[in-house]
Amino acid sequence: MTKMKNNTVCQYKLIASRDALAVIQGKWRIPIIISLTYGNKRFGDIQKDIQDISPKMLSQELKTLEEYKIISRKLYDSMPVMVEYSLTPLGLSLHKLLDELLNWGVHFRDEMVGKKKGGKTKN
Amino acid sequence: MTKMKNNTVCQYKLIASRDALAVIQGKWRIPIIISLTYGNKRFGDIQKDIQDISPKMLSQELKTLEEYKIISRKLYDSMPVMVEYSLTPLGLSLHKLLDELLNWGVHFRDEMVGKKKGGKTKN
DNA sequence: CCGAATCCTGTTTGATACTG
DNA sequence: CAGTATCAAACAGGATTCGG
Repeated sequence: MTKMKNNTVCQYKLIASRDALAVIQGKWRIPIIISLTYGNKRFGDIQKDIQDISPKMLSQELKTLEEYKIISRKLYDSMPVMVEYSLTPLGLSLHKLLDELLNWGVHFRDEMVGKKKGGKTKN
Repeated sequence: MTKMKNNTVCQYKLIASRDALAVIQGKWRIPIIISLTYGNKRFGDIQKDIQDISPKMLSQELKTLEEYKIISRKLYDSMPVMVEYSLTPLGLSLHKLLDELLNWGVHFRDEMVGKKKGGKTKN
């Protein structure tokens, strides 16, 4: 990549970022993945972590993440039924990215508190 | 943080991730920031990098990113008018996060090409 | 307990044309 | 060149109800 022109590199990166964004985009996917980094969990457990998610969204996003091979779903045929979700190796490979995201989130908040003015509060 | 319980840490991380996501969420913000890492650019230059963005979305997202202090806007009062966008220090501080995002995007694509099956193509 | 199915709403995004 | 304005489409998200 060292010999490529800036514009070519930029295009390459734009594509890579889109691939990544397609997977983790949305309000709930990152939170769900974070919740699952603390061990395998059941539907209700995740709901407890992310209190403002509706069952519909949780169900829907779990399904999508499963299609992307980020998480896996294990059904125990007990009574009542029990389902356990966990991160796949691909899901685990997000860990460094998540770390940076969290670091930056904290950094951003510090900056905003320091300056206090302007910026979007967005709820 | 070493002494905190898993659940507390999880909640803490969920909040940090939301702070970060509020800023970089959306289809266009990351691409715009990536485009600007290759030097200060004008409106039309960014449009050339991101070919499928509409002027409306570009304008709107630039405005939002400016409010978040991620980028800054400089108006040169020439004829015709010229505007230059650049990353602020806060915007530059996203660089490690972006790197990880790109790395993961490439990794993800490799995985998907290897397996080939399932997964969402999404378009 | 763990969801699926349905219906409904508001926000996001987009296409296109237009302006200083 | 650097955007606005307008209108339409798409999608995310919520409320509620139902089933194994």
